[in-house]
Amino acid sequence: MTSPLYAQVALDVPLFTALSYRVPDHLRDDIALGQLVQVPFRNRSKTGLITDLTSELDDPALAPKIRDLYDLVDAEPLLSTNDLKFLSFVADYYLSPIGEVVRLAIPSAVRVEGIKHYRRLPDDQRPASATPLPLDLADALASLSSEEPSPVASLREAYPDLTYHRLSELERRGLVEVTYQESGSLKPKTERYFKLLPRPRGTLTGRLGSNQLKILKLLDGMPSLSLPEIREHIPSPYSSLSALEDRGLITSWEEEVYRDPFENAPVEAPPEFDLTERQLHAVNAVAEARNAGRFEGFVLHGVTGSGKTETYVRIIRDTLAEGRRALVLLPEIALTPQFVGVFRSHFGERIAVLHSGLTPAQKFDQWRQIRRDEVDIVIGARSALFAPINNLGVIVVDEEHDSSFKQEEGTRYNARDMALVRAKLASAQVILGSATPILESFHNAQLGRLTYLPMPERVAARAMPPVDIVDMRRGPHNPTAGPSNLLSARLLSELDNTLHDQKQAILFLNRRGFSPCVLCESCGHIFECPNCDVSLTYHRRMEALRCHHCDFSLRMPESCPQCQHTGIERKGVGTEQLENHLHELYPRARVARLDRDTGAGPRLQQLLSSFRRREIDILVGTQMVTKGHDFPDVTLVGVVLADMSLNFPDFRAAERTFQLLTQVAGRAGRADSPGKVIIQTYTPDHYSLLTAQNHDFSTFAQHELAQRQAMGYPPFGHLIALKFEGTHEGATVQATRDYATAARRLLRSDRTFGDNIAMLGPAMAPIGRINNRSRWQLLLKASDRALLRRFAIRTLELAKHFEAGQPQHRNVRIIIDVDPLNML
DNA sequence: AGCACGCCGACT
DNA sequence: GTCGGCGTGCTC
Repeated sequence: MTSPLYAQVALDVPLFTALSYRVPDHLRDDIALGQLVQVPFRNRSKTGLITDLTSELDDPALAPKIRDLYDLVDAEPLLSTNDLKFLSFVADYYLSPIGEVVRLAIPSAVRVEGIKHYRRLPDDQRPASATPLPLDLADALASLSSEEPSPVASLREAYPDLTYHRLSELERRGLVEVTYQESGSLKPKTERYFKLLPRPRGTLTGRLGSNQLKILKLLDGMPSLSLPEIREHIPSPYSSLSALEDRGLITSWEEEVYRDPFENAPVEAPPEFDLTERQLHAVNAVAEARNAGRFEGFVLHGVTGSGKTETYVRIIRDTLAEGRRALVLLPEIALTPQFVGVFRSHFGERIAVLHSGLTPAQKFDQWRQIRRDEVDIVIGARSALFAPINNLGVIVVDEEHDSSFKQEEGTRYNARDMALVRAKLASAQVILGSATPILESFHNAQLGRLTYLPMPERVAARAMPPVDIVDMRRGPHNPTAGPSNLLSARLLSELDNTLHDQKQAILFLNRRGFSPCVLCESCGHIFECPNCDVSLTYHRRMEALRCHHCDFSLRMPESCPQCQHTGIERKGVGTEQLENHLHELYPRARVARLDRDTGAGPRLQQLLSSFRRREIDILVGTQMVTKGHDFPDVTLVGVVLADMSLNFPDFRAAERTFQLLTQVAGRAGRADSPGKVIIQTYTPDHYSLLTAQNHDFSTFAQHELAQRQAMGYPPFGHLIALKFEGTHEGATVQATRDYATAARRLLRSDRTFGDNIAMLGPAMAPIGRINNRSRWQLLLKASDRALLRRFAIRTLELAKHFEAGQPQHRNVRIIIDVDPLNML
């Protein structure tokens, strides 16, 4: 009699703990940490991840509840122990249920949900029972087929009085056989392959049909061909194929094929390049850490055009040469076929790609290739951080400042931060690349926690573009300035020159739509979203008013709903209006717009490549234009209104503005033509503008860091935002207040907390209501991360207590946002 | 998250 | 009298 073995299984349910299951004897030898298993859960089966194996239960009282786990999903573990540690770290760090984190590591296509089925065992297979079965259960049992398993739910329909728990009595007594029938999960795709069998030459051929001969010819000299490949030549080869197989001339088999997201993307020859001094220095610094087998984080601070991608390529090549694998994380928008193409040209087939544009089947197949070690490089958006990569040697986080690395729902992780954690556990290196490193990176580099690798020059000695700041406070500069004094004389004359020289221009305006605000000129009524506390934006193309925070949209009204007056005024300018205005100013120029309304996916790619092919002269757009790739013929970049991001109610406003301006300015003059940047602003003296003008990151960083230090904001202090959301304003406010009261009491009673933690709020969120949910928040701030975390946990426990007895807190959700990025 | 159990209003 | 509303609590 061996001692029992228990598995801790993390399931895709919002539970903070993993659940215990008994490991059946026949699985004992095969089971391992990090393995995917199928387990019974309520009246279904679920896929979970083994986080621990123990011979004892931590709570013996649970023993009667414990069920046997059902089966292994795969012989091989999904995750290494390091990666398991990584997942629990993420769950701990973000105060998030382990199941929710595990879900990030197991794509939905791999999770299998099974519905429980019963089949009545024939009399001779049933154990003799001591006690007679209750009548209703006996009835239910009799209704079951002994041939076909039936879903338990159908039993419950037929016998409504039998609860699930009572029905399981049939299992306990061994009267039924239990199976779980999977529903609608993705399956690997297989294809039939054919090849020639060796045979004596010249025999039998005379009696073959013409299709059969064609097939033999096709297969001749080929290792094998798939059915679709044969069908390209012979539309209907089925009977011929089976005839050939019957005669023993060919053979066939089923083989798994991957649904390839690169389909039709040509692989070009790798561009040859020699590394600059700076690039080589970076490559060598990383090599040193790799050779020593130690974790190290690097800040690759390279101005736009300094050749960061080539540096990544070289570092990854060296890493692969050591037999280790690479992960490249990119902002979602940067995952273009072009970027992936660069990697494909250098590294060939052994690359997997993970991003939101893939179909579930493609994701599933990419994921399978990764976990079977069939690829060496994974390129993906933030969720690729959790890809099951074995023997990970390096993680590249490109454009590390990009806010899309932060997930804003569920487990609110930041892939940039967690890349450092995963790499540390794997003794791998991390490259944080950006032209505008975040201040956390820069500060940590100064402290020596990260290694700073500056690349301040563009390759081929190209100059950084000169930046002009135009003070818009001085009124209209010329009569064609357009609506709201939109374009200055300076910017217009540069546009003229650019068009005259047959070069391209990018105009950046961080606001989409035609007009962000619409009001009645008679009574002043402002059109607001009925579901959110924001004004509606007028979109001319759709002749509609739309909310940018929910999906509300309204046909543009003829008259004011309040006073019936027909004069409706549109205030402010968005990209749509700017595009319009440019069409009027330059009727012969080709003007296009790039923002979220332009569309995503293929349409976006189309627009970008048509701009690259110079089929567009002026590209108007929001943030999205700051992230594209090289556009060699762009010589002018205009920032139409630099103040927009500056006026955000957020301590990171200056940093964001600096990043935005630097990034968009970097679009100018990337090839041989020199570029020029014009920034229009109403705050021309702001340090984030002046430093961006001089491409002077370090002055900006020093200035900004001093301010952060004075306020105790990151990177000097750490934040946890507690966001309260509820359908009733009153209940939401009350919940926030009561929480704050409890937290204050704890701060007063425990000096360790009180002396080191600051609480800001309660305050209404900058957008007080979205989708009819009121939003309030509290901000916890401390320089000691661990202390802050402990405090948050303690107060959340308090919150649970007061919530239990307080009906006024109903329907209020508390969202914990560790290291919040977005305060809206 | 689901999903079952439980305790109060409009119907055969 | 019951069907069903969703409020509450549990999942090994």
